Amino acid sequence: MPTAHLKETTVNPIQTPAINEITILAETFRLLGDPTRLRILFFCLSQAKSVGDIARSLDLSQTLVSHHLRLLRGARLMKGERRAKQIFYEVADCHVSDMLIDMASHIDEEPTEEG
Amino acid sequence: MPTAHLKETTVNPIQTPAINEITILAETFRLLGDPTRLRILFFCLSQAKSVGDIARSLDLSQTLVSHHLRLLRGARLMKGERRAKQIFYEVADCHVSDMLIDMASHIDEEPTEEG
DNA sequence: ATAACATATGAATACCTGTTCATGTGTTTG
DNA sequence: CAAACACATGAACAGGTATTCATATGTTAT
Repeated sequence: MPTAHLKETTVNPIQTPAINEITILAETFRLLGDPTRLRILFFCLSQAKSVGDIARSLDLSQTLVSHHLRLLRGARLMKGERRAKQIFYEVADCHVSDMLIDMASHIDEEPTEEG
Repeated sequence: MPTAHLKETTVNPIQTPAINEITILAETFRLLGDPTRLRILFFCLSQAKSVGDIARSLDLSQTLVSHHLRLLRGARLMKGERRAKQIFYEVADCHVSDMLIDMASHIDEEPTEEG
């Protein structure tokens, strides 16, 4: 039996992610690693919010919010939908929202030291 | 019954993290948002590895590995223990390792597009 | 103590990223 | 149509960060 072209990812379930998985993971984490973007994400966690609402509520310039939304959209962490003049953004799916909630609760439990 | 000095965080479980929680979360995510650090973390996920082993196995300079380990240590994402000449590093706790495994499996399920 | 080994640290650099300013695109109302 | 509104985009700049080079610290063996 020819075993020539077996896929490299045979059984190994997780343990050592392939290089492109690492890249995607890192890219996702990197986007989450900015306070402003995190605030936007959490603000739009429970319900969709318009760009203006985000900017006003979080005290950010509309321009800055748009820039960040573009990145978050590009990584499929958020999605937007137009309603008349405004565009309402929300967290893309429960995958993302669950992860955010999980991480937030983890932080609460940690010692929170900084040294 | 005196309700005077109730903690501000009354019932609201997660939803809107405080500003310093956002800061810590962002800092953690930011550290995870680098491919090299992620590779180090996953490499040390199953068992503790020496600095030299990390460097050799991942084809990184010893200096670079040390720099990254310092950051990961500072954020309590990893911990190191000296054994004779070498120092063995591993993921700090199951909190962290669970999160890494969770995220890695999430990535596998996602469409993985980039546009 | 000296040498060899293993890791850490500091300075320098090249690149990247968050923010702002100015302007453009698209949608609704007069 | 034009004007007003809501959001997006591009250039520019300051600050941050990953990497490298040179060197220091600490540990074991001779």
